[in-house]
Amino acid sequence: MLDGAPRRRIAHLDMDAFYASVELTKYPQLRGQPVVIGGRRDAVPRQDADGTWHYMRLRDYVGRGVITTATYEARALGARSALGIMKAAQTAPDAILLPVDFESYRRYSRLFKAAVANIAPAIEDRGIDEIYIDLSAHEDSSDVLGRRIKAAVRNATGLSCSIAIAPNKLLAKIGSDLDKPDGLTLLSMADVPTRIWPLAVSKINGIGPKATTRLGTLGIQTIGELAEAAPEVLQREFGLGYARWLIDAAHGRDERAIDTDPETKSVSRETTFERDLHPQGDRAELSAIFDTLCQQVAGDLARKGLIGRTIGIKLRFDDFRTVTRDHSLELPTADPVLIRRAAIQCLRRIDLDRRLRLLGVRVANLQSGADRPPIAQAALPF
DNA sequence: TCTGGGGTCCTAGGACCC
DNA sequence: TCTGGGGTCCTAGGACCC
Repeated sequence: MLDGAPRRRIAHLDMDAFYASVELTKYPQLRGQPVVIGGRRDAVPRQDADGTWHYMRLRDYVGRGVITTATYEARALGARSALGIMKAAQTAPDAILLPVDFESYRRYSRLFKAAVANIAPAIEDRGIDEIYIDLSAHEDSSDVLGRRIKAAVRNATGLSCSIAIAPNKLLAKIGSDLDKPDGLTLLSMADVPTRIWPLAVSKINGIGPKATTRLGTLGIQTIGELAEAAPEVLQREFGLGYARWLIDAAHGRDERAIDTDPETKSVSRETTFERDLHPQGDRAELSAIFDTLCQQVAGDLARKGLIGRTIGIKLRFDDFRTVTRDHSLELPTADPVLIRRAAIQCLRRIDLDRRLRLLGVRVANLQSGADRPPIAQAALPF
């Protein structure tokens, strides 16, 4: 190809305040109000005989739980994702609290993805509320395609989304956040200095809180400052590989392809207890939770047609220290009894000297259940 | 009464094999 | 007996993302 690689057009589509927006389709009377999604499952609104709705307010909530999503009205009051609900109640006591309803979100997720796939089938799933779309093979202008996709999503779900179309995933991801909600942003490499460089480094997908702090100590706050940083300084701080990636990202360079069919690497279940549990004093309760987690993971594997060889557990102590142990079996399994047996072996290798707040069970090293040789054959001694 | 649940990827050391 | 690398697998922890 004399012209080199064909120019790519990658879209990133992000549903606007997804969980909250789905909840508002269930409770349209709450439109325009500060609404927060999260917490335990028991905050379900109830309706009086005379038709009046009653909702839980943030100030009424007691116990553990964080905000998963909030409407833009609630965000304006300081209710942001991952914030503890009782903490958020200090600045937004009257905001309405709704419990998460994943079944509904999954249904809407399937609807919007199917609507996009009708127009552009090369989709990479990035979770329940966002996707990348490869538009390189399409003829229409990015503006026309973007509008068409947004209209299709609205038609199928009644919900709005924000889209950016750019030469690669990195820029598309940054771009979809530039004009939220209901945005359509078009970016080219020529836009990088004007539209990307003024942004904080944390806007780059892959630069989290730790890296942001470390860059800050080097005097680097914006993506533009990162682009101008001395490579030796970055390499000394972060190592060669990460430094190279940082520099490429700051210049908007990213060659990653759309992955339309990523394989599952691990399946896990975990739960944070309502109160911290004592390894001995609450033994029966812990044991029951442990069994349930093993059964849930086994059920998830069976549903996905997967079996796995490496069984792992995760514990979090009351001081938030987290430890993991894992153990690889001879043969992959999805059997809850075998998973539990291996998980118990892992558990025995941990000093249980504090109260626990979380327990988790994980299966990795996965393969398709159909690939497994018949038991009798696998058990042969030669 | 801080801090959910489901994931992916990377690093690093040790075992083990050639 | 000392001294090698290279490759792969296993395990533990941590950063990061939605």
